[in-house]
Formats: sequence, C-alpha cells, structure tokens
Amino acid sequence: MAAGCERGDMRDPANSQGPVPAHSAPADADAPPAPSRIQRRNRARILDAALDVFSRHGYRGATLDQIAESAGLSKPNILYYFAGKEEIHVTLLHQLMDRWLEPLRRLDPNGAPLDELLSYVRRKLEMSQAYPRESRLFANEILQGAPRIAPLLEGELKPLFDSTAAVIDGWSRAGAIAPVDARHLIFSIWATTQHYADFDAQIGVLMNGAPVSDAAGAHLADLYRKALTPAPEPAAR
Amino acid sequence: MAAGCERGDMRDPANSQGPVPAHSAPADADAPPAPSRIQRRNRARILDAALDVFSRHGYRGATLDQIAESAGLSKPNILYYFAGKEEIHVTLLHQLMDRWLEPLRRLDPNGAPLDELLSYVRRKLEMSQAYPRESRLFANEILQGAPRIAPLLEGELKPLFDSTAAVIDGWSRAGAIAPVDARHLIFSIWATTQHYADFDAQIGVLMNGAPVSDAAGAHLADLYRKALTPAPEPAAR
DNA sequence: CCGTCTTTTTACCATTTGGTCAACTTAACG
DNA sequence: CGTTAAGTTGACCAAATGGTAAAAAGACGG
Repeated sequence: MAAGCERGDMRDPANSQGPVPAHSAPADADAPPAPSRIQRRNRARILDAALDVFSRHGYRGATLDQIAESAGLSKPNILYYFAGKEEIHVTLLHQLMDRWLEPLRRLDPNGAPLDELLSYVRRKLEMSQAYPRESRLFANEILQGAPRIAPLLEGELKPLFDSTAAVIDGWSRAGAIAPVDARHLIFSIWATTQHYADFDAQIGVLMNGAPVSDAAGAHLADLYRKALTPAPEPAAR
Repeated sequence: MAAGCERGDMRDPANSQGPVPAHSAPADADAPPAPSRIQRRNRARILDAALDVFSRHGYRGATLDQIAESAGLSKPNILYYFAGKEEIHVTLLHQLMDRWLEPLRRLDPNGAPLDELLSYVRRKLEMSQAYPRESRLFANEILQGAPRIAPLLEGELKPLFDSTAAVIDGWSRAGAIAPVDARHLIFSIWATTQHYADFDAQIGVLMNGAPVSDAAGAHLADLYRKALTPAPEPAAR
C-alpha cells in the first residue's frame, strides 16, 4: 500500500491538456499549480504513445515499456507523470469520449431532419477516419466489457443517446423522415462508420490496400438516404 | 532449439474436433492415430474455455492460467494437449473462420437477388447472436492488425468476398436490385450485424439491458430492403 | 494381476511486467 | 552564481506468466 504520493502528481484523470486557466492571478485555492511547459509536452507525448499502444493491443496487452519506448521516455519517468498504467488508460478514455460525442452533440433538433442525419453520418465517418486509434481504443474497451468506461457510458453517452433518439423518433412520427427505430438507426450508423477504422486490417486485405474513403462516404450517404427518405403519398398504385 | 517434442502431440492446427476418419482400417500412413475419447473431451473443454478468455481479453490479455481454471484442468495438462498458447488461439481462429463463412457461402447466385441478400443479413445476424464469443474473438484479432489470421483472410475470405461481390455487382447492373457498391454493402452488413455481438456491453447500457434481438432484425431487414429495392420505372411525374 | 501407454500433477524456471527508490541531472529564479 | 524544486534515471522488486521436467496416477489389453 502507501503509494509514494510525492510525484509530479497532477491527479484528476479528466483534464488532460485542455486549456488550463493561464492567468495565475486569482489563485484557485486547491487547483493544481498549472502544469509547466515540460509537463504539458511530456504528458502529451505519453498520451499519444499510449494511444498507439492501447489501441493496438488493448489494455492488458499493452505494456508500460512499450509506451515508454514509443514516447521516448524511460518507464520511471512515465510513472512520474501518471500514477500508473490504469490512470493513463482512463485519461485517454476521457479525452476520447469528449471527441466521440461531438458529432452527436452537433445534431440540431431544429434542422432539416434528413440533412441533419446525413450530416451526422458524414461527420461520424470523417471522425473515424481522422482518429482511427481512438476508434480502436473505444472498440477494445467495449469488447472487453467496458470495465473502465462504463461510468462514462452511463453518465455521458446515455443521456445524449436518449435525447437524440427522442428527437429522431419525433421526426419519424411527424413523417419528416421514414418510420425508423431511432435507437437501432443510431447503432447502425455507429457500426457502419466505425467499421472502417476498427476493421481496417480486414478491409486492407479485401480491398488490396486501395484507398476506401470516398466510396465509403458515398455508399453510406446512399444507404441512409434511402433508409430515411419518407415514402411519397401512399396514394396511387 | 530443442522443443520437448514428446507430447500427446496431435499437431495440425486446422483440424480441431472435426469428424476424424473413424475406420481404423486403411491405416492412413502418417495420420495421427485417431484421438481418444478423453482427448476429444479435453480438447473441446480447452477450446471452449479459451474462446471465453480470448474473446474477452484478446490474445495478449488472456493467460493460460485463466484458460486452465475455466477449463477445469491444470496448466501443464493444457500444454499436454496444445503445444502452446498460440496454437490454441490459431486453432480457434480456424474453427471460427469456417463457421463465419458459412452464411456467405449459402448466398445463392441463382436465387432471387433481394431475397438472397435479406436472407444473408438475417443469417449473419443470427450467427452473431448465437456465437457472440466467436464474433468478439474475430473482432479482437482484426483490431490488433490480424497478426495471426491474415493468411486465412487472404486465402479463404478474400476469394469468397470477391466472387460474392461480383454476383451482387451483376444483380445491380441487371437492375434486379438498386445500384450499389457491392463491396461496401458487404462491409455494412458485416458491421451492422456483428455490432450487436461486439458492442454488446455498450448496447446493454444504452438499452437498459432490455433484449434487443427482434427489433434489431426488423430494423436491419427494413434498412437493407430500402437500400436494395430497385427504384420503379423513372417514368411519370 | 501385469506391463505398458496415456494422462495428470507437483515442483520448478526464465522472462516479463507494473511499480518503487534513492540518487543524479537539469531548469528556474532571485 | 547558488539554491531549490522539477525532472530523469539506473538498479531493484514482487508478482504474474508461458513453459518444462519428471514423477505419479489412471486406463487398458492380455
């Protein structure tokens, strides 16, 4: 037990390198004393290296030595910045969740329903392609039963999921889009977009490594436009 | 260098417990001498336990001790039946690939295009729900860059993928289904169906653990029927 | 009941891994 | 420049892990 407790020690897994109050004036009482330039640089290096390693090998398969080498720091030095392996992982998951929810947050309940949903699909796909490591990190965590991210799913993702589903249900009932199961629609969007990041190795084999991005976007736009465009008047036959 | 080499030693990672030639008559020269009842039982136990553990923790995260305990055997006993951790994993991947390709093989080029594709979706979803551990095992392996399954992807999956895509392209060009990018359609089907197994932990949180199977099937049938039903005559209007 | 072959277990081992510690080096700043 | 705090490192540990050796315990035909 005991835990050394005399480290660089900027606990708080949530913050990462987000904008820290630069003004040192008002002295935020108990707030950690503003990370130095070196702290910011090294924490960023570590998190970047850890993202590489965790996203490729999962939590248990990743080692501190790998992270250290990839970050260009010694292992004890890494443990000077983070209390342990788990804290690094949790920090990454917090960062991730923020970025991950952004496309969903930007879905505007007052926008044009079909446009909003198709834009959401596009943003989600772009995000998967721009941040494949984050996507794989998330997939790894969920595959393993979400042991460390479950609270975030419950506390952050679920409320947003529920409210978005409610919006889509509203659109659906109003006839602005075709009748759909909003929740399963969202699952489908997540599945199809993240697939390009998570199953990248498989796609590489099957497509002979040819780039895939444009065709994927076109295909998904087509798929969801057809699924969501409301049927015209059920009149004639 | 060395390698004990005096074990129960039924190498050949491909076979697993498939039907072994029961007739001991013709003496297949170099074939292993037909596994005993105990061998079959214990190998099956080990593979089942290993499937549990590997599918939850990935290759590197799984330990022989976990597998041993879950199988109800001692660790050395497990190594009596398999040459090492990797051989167990590879054996599972071979089994998996067989089962995994079955729904795709059953897609009939001479059937009714729309029915064939919708049946394929249904079978794939049923398979994901009946064998979630296999789905997760596969996802884990691909997420990690397919280090051990790449040859199987190239040798078994890819030919089937290519020929199926060609069939679908044919249907599409003939106007029997709507115009689609066959390869990305297949990716979408894989993504949406396997999502229910692989992201089960997330879905559990978001759906409050309520059963999901029927709604998922209905939603996917609807999604792909809309995507694939050919547009009627572009005549009137 | 015996001898033989298969199966199982009881110790081990070498390596890896997450983590600690005390000493050393480098900024920061008056 | 010198002092103090921040940052870094080599040397260690204890536990876990994949794997081995050899003896013990069954299974089984004769």
